[in-house]
Amino acid sequence: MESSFKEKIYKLTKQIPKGKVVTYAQLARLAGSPKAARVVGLLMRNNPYAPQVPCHRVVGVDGSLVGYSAGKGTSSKREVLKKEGVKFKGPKVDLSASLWNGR
DNA sequence: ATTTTGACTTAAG
DNA sequence: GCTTAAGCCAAAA
Repeated sequence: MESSFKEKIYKLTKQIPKGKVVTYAQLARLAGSPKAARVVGLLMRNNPYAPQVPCHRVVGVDGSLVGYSAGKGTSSKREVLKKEGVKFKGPKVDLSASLWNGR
């Protein structure tokens, strides 16, 4: 099993419980490099672990639907998260209620 | 080993 | 809310 930065990201992303979201910066921090939020996005776009890695549960630092290339992009992402049980605060995710703390 | 790039973030217009 | 600019980081070529 490889032990690179991305491996940690995938592992953490897989652990995101349903109805919760996490920010790119948060994942980067949990992986050991708080400034590598961009890399997290890159790995999500690659998404080598396919449906196993719920990349749609990864949002911007503000709960904004950043990224997502599938469907209608951020628009479809918002619908998916809402179905998962994530609370929404207008156009953004309600981080105060649905932000995954990494545990 | 060097360069390019990008699903980030923050600041400013 | 969107775009531009700069900073930071790791992967891919």
